[in-house]
Amino acid sequence: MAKLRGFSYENGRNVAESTKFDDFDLRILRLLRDHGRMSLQELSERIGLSPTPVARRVRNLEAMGVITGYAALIDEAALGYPVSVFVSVKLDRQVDQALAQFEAAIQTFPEVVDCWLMTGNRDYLLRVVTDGLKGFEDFLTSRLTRLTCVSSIESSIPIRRVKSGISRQP
Amino acid sequence: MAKLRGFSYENGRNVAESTKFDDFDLRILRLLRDHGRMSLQELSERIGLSPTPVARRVRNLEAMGVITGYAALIDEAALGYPVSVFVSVKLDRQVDQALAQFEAAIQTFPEVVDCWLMTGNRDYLLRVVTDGLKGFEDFLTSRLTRLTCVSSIESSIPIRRVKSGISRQP
DNA sequence: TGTGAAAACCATCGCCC
DNA sequence: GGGCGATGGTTTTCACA
Repeated sequence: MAKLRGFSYENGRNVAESTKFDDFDLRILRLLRDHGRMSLQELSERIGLSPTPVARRVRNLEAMGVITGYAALIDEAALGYPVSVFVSVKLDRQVDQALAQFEAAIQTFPEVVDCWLMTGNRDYLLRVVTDGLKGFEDFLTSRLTRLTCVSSIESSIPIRRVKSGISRQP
Repeated sequence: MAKLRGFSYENGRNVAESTKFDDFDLRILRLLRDHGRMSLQELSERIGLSPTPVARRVRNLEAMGVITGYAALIDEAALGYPVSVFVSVKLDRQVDQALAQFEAAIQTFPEVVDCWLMTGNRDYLLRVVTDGLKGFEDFLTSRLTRLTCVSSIESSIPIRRVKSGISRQP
């Protein structure tokens, strides 16, 4: 059984959840995942534990990096950004500096909400959020295509979000 | 200037943010977006307003549906789910019931964290989170391919998440 | 690890500007 | 709309089992 970064693997599966987290932890995570502002007292009532151990467990989960933060969920459409576009970006075949340059630029673009480096040849998948197709066009012309490392761009427009999760349910 | 659902449009842009939300609202949203558990008192200190109007504004933003909820951000890898896969699913050319059936099934699959209906022919984009490639294979064989409405599947494996946003910054 | 109580902190309300 | 103060609920931090 190989050990890696404190997690144990078995049959290619990460079994951290069975060794590291008990039922109370999982129930805390499930509740906080859906109700991030739930008080420790309400948590303790729902899982049948007194507030003190609940507070300890939450602090531990935060310290272990399982809970990385808390966020208010914001309706982008209600805010004035109703259009999401998925953009596939392929970079020029250059040195790895192109990746660093591209990624640094992405971090500064408020329109880019999510970005993944994909397997394949310097392929990125982006979710770009704007106030309309005109705004998206502006993003393409004034932001993305100005990056010299960008070789090709392909856009896919979604109709509707069917399921919107923050993370997999614990 | 056309009116639609309480928002005003100008030059194809939604200008709700300039008419509906002032600077205080935006600063509240920015803070809560990054620190979902921040107390109203701390919010009020940071934006230079007393706690009462801050509480009112937050309640209004919630009632208007701009803030749709709060969530703890959970590190999927630390929890035991280190593998994300993007899956493109094409449905059989059938009646619209196929879409409803597919979407209902998706909601029940814990592995599917995110799902979008794309423009094109019954195309869905999914992000599937599992404990490894074996777990992903299990998801394909025991979940996705068992849905009779699924016509074709294409998987893309990301290497790394470059930017992970919950929503566009207000 | 879990419990209970005390002190510090916070949210909320009525009222006034 | 914003600000002030009082009230009741929440969190934290103890000592202790």
